[in-house]
Amino acid sequence: MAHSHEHHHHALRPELTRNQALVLAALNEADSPLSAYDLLNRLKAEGLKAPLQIYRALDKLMADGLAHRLESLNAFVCCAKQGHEDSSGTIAFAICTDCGRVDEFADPQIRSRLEAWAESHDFALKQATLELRGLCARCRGPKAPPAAPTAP
Amino acid sequence: MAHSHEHHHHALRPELTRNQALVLAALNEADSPLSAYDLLNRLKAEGLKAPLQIYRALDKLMADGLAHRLESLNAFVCCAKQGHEDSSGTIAFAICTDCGRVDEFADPQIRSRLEAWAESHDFALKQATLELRGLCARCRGPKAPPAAPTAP
DNA sequence: TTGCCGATGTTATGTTATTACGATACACCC
DNA sequence: GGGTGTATCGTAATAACATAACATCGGCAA
Repeated sequence: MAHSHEHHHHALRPELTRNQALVLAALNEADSPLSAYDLLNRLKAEGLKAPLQIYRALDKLMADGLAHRLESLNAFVCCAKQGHEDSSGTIAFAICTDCGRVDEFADPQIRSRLEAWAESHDFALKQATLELRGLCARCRGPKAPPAAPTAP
Repeated sequence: MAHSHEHHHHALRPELTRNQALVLAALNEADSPLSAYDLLNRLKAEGLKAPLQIYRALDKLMADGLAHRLESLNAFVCCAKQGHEDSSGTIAFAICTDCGRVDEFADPQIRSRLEAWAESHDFALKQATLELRGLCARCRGPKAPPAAPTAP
């Protein structure tokens, strides 16, 4: 490290290790989900060599709520609400099948419907995966993109 | 083929081929999801040898709504409502992390909330993956199984 | 110092999914 | 019959995703 004014105040931030910080930075820079091997390729230059290094870092980031796994893609994104800390709820992802971008959101009503189903079926709900596929506003065509009509 | 009275009436049933029928039967017999390679192992005896034979059959079964893929498990189940044909809606799966059994359901309200989100974000929703993890009624312990109170 | 513990690095292996290519079977038309 | 198109099938090879096993390093408390 060239200089030493590392962030060592407010221990709320879980103090990432180098590998974890590298992986998080790579996810932040990407504008669509990256697979573990995508990450590995991007971080070869930083000295990472083996899949496990990536998976271990991802495990930690996910445990801390800083990244999410998209099951339907076998890929990972950084959390949209980094630091918001209310990652307690059920999160949903809208994945554009054209450009690959992902929009993260939480809908309390959906959450409560899921809980209601669980309750009524005596199912002890621990976790939910909600992933939508479709075309995002930018890719769905010349519908009415806020400020760029295609042609008169 | 030993005999020739093949089923060739009512084309509503998509007329499964041998491989497809074998895979579907294996899924029906299992009481939890099977991976493609699980299926392959179970069907070795029937002469199936390569992953592709399984994946091709699964693709057809899924296209016909006779099977589903569980993304969070990389595994497959047969559709609970075979023949019901109204597989148009969004389906959710509750997966027991203990026994592996899966309960399939559709909740119109969840569906409409998802559609509402999509509408308001100009997202052209094509498909949704909803998978819940938790403990099923049988596995969550001696809570209050329908007809066996624990003790007064 | 010693012992423990968590993070790391490395190799090997396991699991899931696809690509590529050729053969076979059947319907349709000439 | 001979040709063409389409769908399925069989096989081998390989790509993509993920984990196991084990040795090592560095901090830190007893």
